[in-house]
Amino acid sequence: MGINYEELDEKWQNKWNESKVFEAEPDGRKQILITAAWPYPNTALHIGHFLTYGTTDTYAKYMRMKGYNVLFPMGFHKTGTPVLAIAKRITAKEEEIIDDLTNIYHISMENIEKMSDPNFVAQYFSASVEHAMKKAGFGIDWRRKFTSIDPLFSKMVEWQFYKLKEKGYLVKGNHYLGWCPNENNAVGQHDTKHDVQPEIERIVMVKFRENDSDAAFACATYRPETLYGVTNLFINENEKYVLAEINGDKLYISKKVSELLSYQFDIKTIKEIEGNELKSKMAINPITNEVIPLLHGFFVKPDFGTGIVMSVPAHAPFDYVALKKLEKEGIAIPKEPYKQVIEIRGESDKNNIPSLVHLALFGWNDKSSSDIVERATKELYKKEARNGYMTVGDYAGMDEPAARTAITEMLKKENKALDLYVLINEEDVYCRCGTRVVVKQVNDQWFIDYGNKEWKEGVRNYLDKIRIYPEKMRHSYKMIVDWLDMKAAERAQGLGTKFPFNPDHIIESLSDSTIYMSFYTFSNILHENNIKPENLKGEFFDYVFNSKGDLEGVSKTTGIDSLIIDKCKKSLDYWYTFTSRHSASELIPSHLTMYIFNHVALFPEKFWPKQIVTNGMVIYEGEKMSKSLGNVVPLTDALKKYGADPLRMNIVANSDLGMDSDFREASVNGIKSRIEYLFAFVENLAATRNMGTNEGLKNIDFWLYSRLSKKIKTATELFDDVMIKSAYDEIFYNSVNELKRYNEMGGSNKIVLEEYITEVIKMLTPVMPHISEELWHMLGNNSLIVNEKWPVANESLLNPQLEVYENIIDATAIDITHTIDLTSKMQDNKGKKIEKIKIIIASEWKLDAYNVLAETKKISEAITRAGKDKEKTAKFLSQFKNPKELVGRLDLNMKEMQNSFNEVKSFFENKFNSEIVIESENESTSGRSARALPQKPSIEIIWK
RNA sequence: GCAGGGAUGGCAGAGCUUGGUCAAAUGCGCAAGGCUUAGGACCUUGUGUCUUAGGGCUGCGUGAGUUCAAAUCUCACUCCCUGCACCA
Repeated sequence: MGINYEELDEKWQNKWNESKVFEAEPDGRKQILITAAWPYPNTALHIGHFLTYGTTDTYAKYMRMKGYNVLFPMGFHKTGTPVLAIAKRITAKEEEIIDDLTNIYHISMENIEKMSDPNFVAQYFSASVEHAMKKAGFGIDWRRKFTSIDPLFSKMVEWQFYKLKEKGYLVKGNHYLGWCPNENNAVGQHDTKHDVQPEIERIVMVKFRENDSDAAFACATYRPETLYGVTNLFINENEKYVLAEINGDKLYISKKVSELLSYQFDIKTIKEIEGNELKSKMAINPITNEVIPLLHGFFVKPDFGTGIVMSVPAHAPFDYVALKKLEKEGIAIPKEPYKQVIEIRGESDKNNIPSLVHLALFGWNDKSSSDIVERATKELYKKEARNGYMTVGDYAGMDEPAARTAITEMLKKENKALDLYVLINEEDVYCRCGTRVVVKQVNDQWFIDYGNKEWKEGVRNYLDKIRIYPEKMRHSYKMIVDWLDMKAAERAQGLGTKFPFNPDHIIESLSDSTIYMSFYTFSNILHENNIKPENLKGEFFDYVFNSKGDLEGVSKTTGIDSLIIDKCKKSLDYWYTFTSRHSASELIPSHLTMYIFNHVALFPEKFWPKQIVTNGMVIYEGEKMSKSLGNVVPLTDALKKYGADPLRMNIVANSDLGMDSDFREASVNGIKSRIEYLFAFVENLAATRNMGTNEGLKNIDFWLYSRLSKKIKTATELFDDVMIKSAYDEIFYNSVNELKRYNEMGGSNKIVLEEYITEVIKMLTPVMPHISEELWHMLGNNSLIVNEKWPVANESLLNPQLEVYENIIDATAIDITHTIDLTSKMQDNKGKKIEKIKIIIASEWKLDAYNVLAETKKISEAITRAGKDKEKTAKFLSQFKNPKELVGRLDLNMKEMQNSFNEVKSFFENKFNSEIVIESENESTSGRSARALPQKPSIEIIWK
């Protein structure tokens, strides 16, 4: 049987649309506002995006059925450079992007050409995303849609920044970033060749005075604590150096560096000097005041740091190797022994310096490549950082990392060192234009100060009150709240809201999206009433968010009708007191934590986040999705190919929160076959529905009821914790299995079946809304199932006792299968057929003794209560060496046990194609009867 | 480097909070049989190892420890993944 999913999807999507079920307005019900991170329209959606949005929608549909008035809105994030970047790359006719758009997303050449206009890019893809979301069956209230560059929304962002400044959370500071000297632009990851992120690190530039002048040699170092062990400086004799004035100091640096550093310091070159000439000079160690020589270091790079390196042969393998090399060339080098200043706990080779010890570790000799030296260096640095402590100087005894910080601070305080920012990427970083990227210092930048102590404290305290799913992520939030610090808030290029205190810049794109969810609660009201941006003055937001001022006054200042303002405020009050925020977990370190911070800063506590749900990412057939692997599947293609519901099931219900969802095409088939089973089942049930039997309920019926109640209970608990996969294992997979088992075991009560399937279909609705609607209507209902109530478990139908018997029957069936298998191989049974199978149920006294044991966990008690059968009871019970292993009460009852087995007798006869005899141990003549255990009947296979 | 998370059977992934019911759920893969015009669809059974009656042995990164008992608790080690700021 084939199901036309595409037709089915469209049919029900139209119905929902017509009846506006997902357009939410405040009413008397309890409410929830569910938002997902808004998509960035620089590309179409692919199945990787589906997990977040699908999970959000599934949860929204669940909450609807639980009786909540659910608002699930959506907007688009257009801020920043990616949209511009697409337009730029299209304008430059970059083949790669044109190929992607054509081959992956099937976009026509005509439309691609239009994409040289960034507005068209954003407009095209937001329409495409919206279309895909509708095809997926998402219950979104599209009336509230807005984008991050809408003028109305910008007014709110402006208000936000005025408030942040008022509170002192907006501060000025210096900022270091990757910079293209050619284009005069900040360079981020997508502005570089090969998309590398320029990595900037702060290191220390230590000044070594020249012994006979007021100039100094600037040495860049990661390890100022080793200053005590410096024996000389290294320069590169083949390079040009300059003497330059930097921050009022006369410093020697390499010529190449002087160019690079001009973006960080004000540099005036005094004179040029050959590296070779520097070798005649002497320098003074700023800590020990020793006078040391300058020598040629083969490894000194003229374009990193300062082009001058301090030499610590005892602790830096490279320095040691360079000195040995010079020595071989007959050049005078500092005398050994080299001073050791750090010791590693647990390593005490007093006879050798650490750099030599570690070089030896990697088999170094004077013909070795620098690769070996590199490895020795890494190993030594790692050990010293972990277990090293200072052995000399004012900081002796201090752990190395602490000493490093302390010495750096001291040097800076005494004007013997300055901070220096360098790019630490292994390979040089180039801008797309081909120019090498440098570090630029930007002065007087605005930052959001997430390091602010009071603010942080407020967030930290509130964090405990937020419901976080999965709960295990709470720890991450805590760490990130503590770690978050100054965040640059303005940016020179890209789309977005103008920065209020520097209109040449825009507000950085993460920072303009921290409170936008609140805007959904009244964006439709603003649109409907044609409110103009100039009317959305700060007073409006002060009033709506913080109840500041009086309605009439605000209406007068803003020129907005007081009824409208009032409506906005009431809508916010209604929706924003219970919110659920959804995104992928990768946004925890950035967006989600900033989202909490900004709410705490700007709103009264009732509007602060109530719960945050994060999911993993989608992987495809076990592999990460990426363009280079060619496994990026556009969402619209997948929806068409598999149908919305099988896809929802296969991605959304394929993983619980906190782990990745592996999309496998093969599992779609399994899902589809179960869906088809349900269709056939419902069809069949509908056809015979009115022929309900009059027979009484059998054990198997009570079993099905018990399973149903338990299923509802478990699924509800799981769903409340957004454990969608686990919930659907129970609702979908297990239900199909139970129906099959019910049928096999001779269950046939139509009324029971109808009740069961109805509740199951309701529970399927959140993840498979289209299929559920169809099945619901096949069952003769006219309402929309998305409007139905989520089932409530009928606890009185829970029957664990009955399930115990059913489990015993199951286990017995398995044992019989095993036993047949084994006995068929026996010599005596070769060529024979099974005549009959005896199932021998243990004697009543065994059941009694076992029950007592299960209840009391005491063998002695069971023996005492056994009365006249003490002796055989003791013997029987002795096999349960550890009564504690028996969990809970079993209350096995002879009659019920026999009834249960009798009910499935004909099923067993069919299954094993043999006569089945059910007897009790007492009446049995079988030699195996004594083996019968209470929870495990004895089995005898009789071959003939 | 800093921070966080993880290591379970051929693979993916439960279980580990509250140690025993765990040879270890579920799904995939694989094997055999069935169904079928056919099937990559579906159904049944099997899938560490030994075993001619439902049993035993080994086993959950490595090493040690706690315990009558450890995948589960403690410690050390090794390896892996993710994020690190202007990038959405």
